[in-house]
Amino acid sequence: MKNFYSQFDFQSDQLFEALTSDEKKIVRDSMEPLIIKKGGLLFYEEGVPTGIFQIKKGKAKKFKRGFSGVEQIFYIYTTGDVLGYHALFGEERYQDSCEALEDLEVNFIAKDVFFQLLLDIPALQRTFIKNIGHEFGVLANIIAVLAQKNLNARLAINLLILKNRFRKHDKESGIDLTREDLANIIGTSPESLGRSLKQFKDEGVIEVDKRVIYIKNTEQILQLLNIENSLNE
Amino acid sequence: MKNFYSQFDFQSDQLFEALTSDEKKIVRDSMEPLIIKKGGLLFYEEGVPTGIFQIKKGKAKKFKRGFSGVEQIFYIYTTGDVLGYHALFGEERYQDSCEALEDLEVNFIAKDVFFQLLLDIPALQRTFIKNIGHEFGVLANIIAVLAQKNLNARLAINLLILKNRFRKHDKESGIDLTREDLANIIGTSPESLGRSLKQFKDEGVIEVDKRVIYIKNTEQILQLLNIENSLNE
DNA sequence: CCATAAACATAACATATGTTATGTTTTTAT
DNA sequence: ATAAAAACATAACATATGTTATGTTTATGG
Repeated sequence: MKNFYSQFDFQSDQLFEALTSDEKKIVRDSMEPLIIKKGGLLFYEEGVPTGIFQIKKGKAKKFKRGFSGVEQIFYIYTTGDVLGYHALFGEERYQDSCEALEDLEVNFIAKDVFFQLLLDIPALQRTFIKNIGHEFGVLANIIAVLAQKNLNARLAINLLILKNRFRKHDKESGIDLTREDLANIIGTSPESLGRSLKQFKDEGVIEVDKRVIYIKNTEQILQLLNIENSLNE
Repeated sequence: MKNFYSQFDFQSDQLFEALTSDEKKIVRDSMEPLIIKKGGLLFYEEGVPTGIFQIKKGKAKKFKRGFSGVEQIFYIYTTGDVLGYHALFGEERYQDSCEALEDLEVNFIAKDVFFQLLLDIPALQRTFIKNIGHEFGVLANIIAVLAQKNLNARLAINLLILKNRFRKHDKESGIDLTREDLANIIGTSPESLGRSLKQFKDEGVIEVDKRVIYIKNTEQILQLLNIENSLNE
């Protein structure tokens, strides 16, 4: 059984990690810092790809509008994550949009510079393509959760995933998302989400301060999900 | 607005279509025919990749088991479709399983032969990687449908998609899947699926013979979905 | 800091979906 | 061709989720 979290994490913060320190320097020198305001777009569906991004600080949501136009969030990126490379490899337009959830510091690598990087560091292309394959599996797992789990279970799973993802950066991290965004991740309305959150609060599984959600009792969530002990990280 | 069907179709039957007739011959000569019995696996999750397949005749389901072990079908392949290449590009294990839904005639291209093909026909690698990008978008669309649509809408959407996909091959084609498989695609129980099918039957939207579902009134389904006229193919 | 807008919490009610149960039809293997 | 197994149809009931509505809290821009 694979690690629980890795089934739901793109792990795109590892893309440059296997490089030698010389190669890492080449990558760093290819980057230009950018600031993107809360609500700003890193890229958008149907737009022409310009390059790739690495988040230095902040969070961003990746989403797509279904054919009826409603926003479906399928990933939250955070510090260290690299994004925007699918469209470059495919030489096509972006398939989805990415929006800053707070003021964002990012490093940008322009398209041409990125392709030069792939030539300079041969291992890199395979690393990226391999990760796209991994991300494919992550989406399949997300599909399974949405299709098979009820609301409380979807919420529980996503709280675990998000806590784990945010934890690396902010120490005593809670989950700080609008109720609407969280509802658009787990596939429900903000009102139904609120009801589930209240149940979790009443059971002592979570605490909420302002809108920030803190998981108090991971064990209890696992029981809710009937996950034995596959959470070892 | 993109074509409705292309949002949900991998279009992996087009991968060799752009080639010259000489190149197509090279591809054909690389293939070896195989018969796979109903219920047999083309490949399975965690298995080591051996090559790629093109379906000559028959249908196959691609699925993944969520962490609680339940089968989630996220694609039905049919005649002409090429599959099994993700894992080869990523040099990793298969992320999902693929099972024959009926006795299957396939053409197999062994791993080494496939890599030689990529060298002999330089355009091919980009075509495949581009398609992986497209498939990524398809999964995102499937996620949006599962997260946002109620059962009747999910059923309606998937009936349209499946009818369109099967139509190309068998002329007066219906949708011939077990109720369990269909339920595992749209994310419900066979019983609830049965109730929705009965509603559709009572409204005259579909007809059912044995287990085969025939769509009688596409217009009516579109109204159900509030899709204007984005179905132009 | 204040006024306004946005986001949030909660409840009551309506509806959709899950679940359990039973009998029938179809497929499969011998 | 037949018996056994699998798949299917359907209904009744339980539960989960969607929806509408109202008041409160929090964030935002001047």
